[in-house]
Amino acid sequence: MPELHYPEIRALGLFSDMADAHFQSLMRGAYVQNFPPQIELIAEGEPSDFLHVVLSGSVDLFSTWNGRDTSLATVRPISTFILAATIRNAPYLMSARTLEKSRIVLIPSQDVRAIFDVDGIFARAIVTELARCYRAVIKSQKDLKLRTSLERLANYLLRQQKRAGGGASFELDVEKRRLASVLGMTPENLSRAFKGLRPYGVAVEGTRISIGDQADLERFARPNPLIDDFST
Amino acid sequence: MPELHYPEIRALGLFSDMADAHFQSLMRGAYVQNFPPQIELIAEGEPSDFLHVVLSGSVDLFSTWNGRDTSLATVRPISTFILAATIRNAPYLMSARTLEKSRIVLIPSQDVRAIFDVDGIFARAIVTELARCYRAVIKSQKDLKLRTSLERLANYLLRQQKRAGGGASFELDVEKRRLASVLGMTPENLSRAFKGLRPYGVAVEGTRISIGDQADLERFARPNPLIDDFST
DNA sequence: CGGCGCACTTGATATTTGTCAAGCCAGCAA
DNA sequence: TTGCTGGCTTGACAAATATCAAGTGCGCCG
Repeated sequence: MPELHYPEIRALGLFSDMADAHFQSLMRGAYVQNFPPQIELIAEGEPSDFLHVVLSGSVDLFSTWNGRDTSLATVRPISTFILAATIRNAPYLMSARTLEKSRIVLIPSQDVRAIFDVDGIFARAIVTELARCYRAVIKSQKDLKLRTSLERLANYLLRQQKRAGGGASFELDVEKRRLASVLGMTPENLSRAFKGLRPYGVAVEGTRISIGDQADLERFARPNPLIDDFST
Repeated sequence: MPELHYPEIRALGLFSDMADAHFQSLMRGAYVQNFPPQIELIAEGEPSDFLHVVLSGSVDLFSTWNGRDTSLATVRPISTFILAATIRNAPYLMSARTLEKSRIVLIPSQDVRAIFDVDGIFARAIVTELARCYRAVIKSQKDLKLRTSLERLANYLLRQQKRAGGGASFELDVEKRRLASVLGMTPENLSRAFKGLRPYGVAVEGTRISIGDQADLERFARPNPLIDDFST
């Protein structure tokens, strides 16, 4: 892999503190690849041969069963995915596909496990990352089980607004049909849910969302850090 | 804490390989407590002061939002809960209450973090445990998003049957209303779902379930290791 | 410029799920 | 025994959600 990318990978919390020799050794076996949009990177059920790091672009994690499918998460730069499968040397639970042109680092899983076994600092960094991911899924589980689809959408918009800088107007950065899947509903229902939020001051124009009355929307959505704050 | 309990705790994967001095040091600060049924052990949002280990009995992990509540998991001996919150030194995401008379070990979170920082073997054991938990939640997420309530119940019964030894007839070991909550439905709907499985040979008598035609039920449920096998 | 193609929207309808109220039944205490 | 309690079930109804079938609007390409 070109050393050019070392610094940005090294900057990830997962790799930032480990011994340099170990980092170099991981990188030696890794390689970078550019993928066009809509390429399936991994399929659920396959053995976890590589830990993936998204350098640019974005990746959809999804799953399929009995003819249905659902989006579980979106991975954005710079972060890793399928860490848990790599560590447990177990099959992938989710499939992954690029949403746009993406540059992705592939690190052989056996290298990751080997370094994990000898580098306590790396092991601890993995713990921190896994704990973060675990808590994120629990939050998402609570979102799904405790809220109606309208409430999920309202809270999603508030989160996205925050991510986009907090202004009254912002862009959705996912396709609506994917958003519907992430929120656990059909595209048709997402359309209706947007209309359902109109009484709370939400206006939609294509991918642009405007929140007319912040307080009103929040009164309806009741955002909660134990569900919506993905930083803890 | 009475040394009496040391061996059973030590036998947990989480603690089995760590340095003895570190284990002793963890145990010195820990204590065992007996709780009656229906006692709330922790409340979501509280700081994570203790890592909990269930020695006997069982514990319900649940969450509340806006007047609704849902069961997320049941913890059975011998295992730990809220490991992720302890590691991240973050607030609990779930509340916990005893379902029956239970004996529980409380290990101060700061001790766990301190040992975690100096014992690489312990850190690696935590990684393995967290990765397992993480994958379990992902599976549960897929179950919720990809299956109808009838399919969820059918697959739950097949899993429970396996846990109970695999016989055609077995006991439910949770209250039906809790089961309903775990499966993401109302108790009324669970009743109807049981009736809905009658055509596939499922008979219910109180807490006893009989599966008349294994193949028939499996043909309907379509169990999948990437959702239903909690061992990987 | 015209006409696809594709995502999204809309309306009508069916299905699923939740809610409310009542009844059933086993377990238990007086 | 009697009467109560609490969990479970049932039925009638309401609400939420999915499905199916058009329709709309926009970008893209010939």
